[in-house]
Amino acid sequence: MSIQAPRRRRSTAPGDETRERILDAAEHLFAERGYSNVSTRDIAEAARSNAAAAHYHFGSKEAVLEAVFERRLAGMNAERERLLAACLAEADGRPSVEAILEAFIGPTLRLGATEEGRRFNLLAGRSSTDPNPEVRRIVFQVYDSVGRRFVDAAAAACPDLSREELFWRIACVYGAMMYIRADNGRLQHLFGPGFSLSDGEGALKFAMPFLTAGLAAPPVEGTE
Amino acid sequence: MSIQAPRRRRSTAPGDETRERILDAAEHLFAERGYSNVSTRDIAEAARSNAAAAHYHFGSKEAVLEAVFERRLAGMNAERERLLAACLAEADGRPSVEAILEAFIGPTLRLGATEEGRRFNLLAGRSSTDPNPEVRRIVFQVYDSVGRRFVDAAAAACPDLSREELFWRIACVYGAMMYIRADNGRLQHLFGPGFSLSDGEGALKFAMPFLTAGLAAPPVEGTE
DNA sequence: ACTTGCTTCAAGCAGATGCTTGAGTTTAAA
DNA sequence: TTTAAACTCAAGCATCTGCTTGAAGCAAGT
Repeated sequence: MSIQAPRRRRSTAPGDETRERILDAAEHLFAERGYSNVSTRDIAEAARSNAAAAHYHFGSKEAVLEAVFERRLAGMNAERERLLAACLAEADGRPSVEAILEAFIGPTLRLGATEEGRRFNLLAGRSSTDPNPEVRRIVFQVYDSVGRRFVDAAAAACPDLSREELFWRIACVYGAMMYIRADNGRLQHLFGPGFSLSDGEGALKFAMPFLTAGLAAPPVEGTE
Repeated sequence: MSIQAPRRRRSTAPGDETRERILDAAEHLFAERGYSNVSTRDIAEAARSNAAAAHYHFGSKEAVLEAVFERRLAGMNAERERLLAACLAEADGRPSVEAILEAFIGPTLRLGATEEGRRFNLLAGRSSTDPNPEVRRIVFQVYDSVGRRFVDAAAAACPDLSREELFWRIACVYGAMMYIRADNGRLQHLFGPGFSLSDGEGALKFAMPFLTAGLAAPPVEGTE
C-alpha cells in the first residue's frame, strides 16, 4: 500500500521543494557512490529531509532513481529523437555518419558543460553497466526508444554493413560513450593531471572523430 | 587481528579445495550481481562452505575480490606486457596500431571462448566503472602496469597525435573493450536474439577493425 | 598416544538496510 | 474558522551486513 504519484495539485505545494531536494540529493549520491551503495537514509540526510519523505513522494528507492533519470532525460531524449528523424528526412534516407553520431551523442556530451550535467553523465555512464536488476530495468526502459531510433539511423547511414557488423560497431560507439561519461578516473591516473573525461569539449573534438572513423570504415566482410 | 596468508604447508592441504571453491563462487556471484550486491554469506552458501571460511582464507570480502582478479590476471597481464614489449622491439620503435591493439585487447577478448573466461570478462567489465572505492582500488592496482605499457606503445604507434588526442582515443578503445566485456544485454535487447557481446570471435573480427580505424585515423589537430 | 597447527563451523555482535507506522504540522479551499 | 488533504517526522520492524568467537575436526610429526 504505497502512494503512487501524489504530485502537485496546488500551484506551489510545499512538498515540491522537498521532492526536488530529494531528487538532487539522490542524483548526487547515486552518481558518486552507485545505486547499491546509497541508502534512503543517506539521501534523506543529504536532502535535509526524513527517510520516510522519499517513500512518501516516490514509493521506493527504485522509483527515486527512475525519477532522477526521467527528470533529466525526458527533454533530451525527445530532442535526440527529433534530430535523428531530421537526419533521415533531410538526407533522403542516407544520412551521414557524422550527422547521426552528432545527433545521438552530441546532446549527452554537451551536458558536460555544467556541473549538474556532469553529475548526471556520471550516473548514466555508471548505470549502463550496473548489474543491479532495478538499475538495469530503468536503464533499458529509459533509453529504449531513442536507442532503437539510433540503430535504425546508423543502419541507414551504413547500408553496406551486415547486421552483425553494425551490431559490433554500435557496441563500440556505446562503449566509448558510456566509458567517457562514467569517467572512473583511471585514465587520468595513467595520463596524469590535466586530462579529464568530464571535459565535454575535448570529447566532442576528439572522441567524435574517432567514432566517426570507426563507424564509417569499410566493412570487414567481403573486403579481403 | 586477521590471519594474513596461511597458504599451503602440506602437499595438498585440505583447505586448498575450499579456497578454490570460494574463489569460484565469488567470481561467479560478483560477475553476476556486482560486488556490492553479494554478501559473504551468499559466497559461502554457493561454495558449500561457511561464512567464516572466506574470512579465514582471505581476511575480508575485499581481499576475496582481489584474489579473484589476481588468479585470472597474473598470467594474462604478464603475457600482454610481453607482447607489447615485443611490438616495440620488433618494429624498431614504431609498431603498427593493429599489432599493439592485438597485443592489448586480443588476450582478453579470447577469454570469451570459455565459460569461465566469459564470466571473468563480465566481472572485469562491470568492475571498470564500479564506483565502490574497494573495487576501484583493486581495478586500478591490478591493471596499472599493463595499462601504462599500453599507453606507451600506443604513443609510439601514433607519433603524430598530441598527448591530449591520444588520451581521448585510448578512452574510446578502453570504453569499447570494457563495454563489450561487461555485456549488459542492452544491445541484444535492441538487436534481438542471435547477437551477443560475449561472442569473442565476433569481437575480434568486427570490433578490432573498428578500433584500429579509429586509432589510426589522421589527427584532428592541424588537419583543418 | 598425543601434541601441534591448520581448517571448519554454528552462533553471535553491532550496525545498516528498505520500508512502515501513527501522530503531528501546514496549507488552501469551503 | 472549520475541514480535509498534502506533507513531515521520530520511532520502529524485520531483515541483512561484514566480521568475530570459541569450540570442534583433522592430518601430520613426535
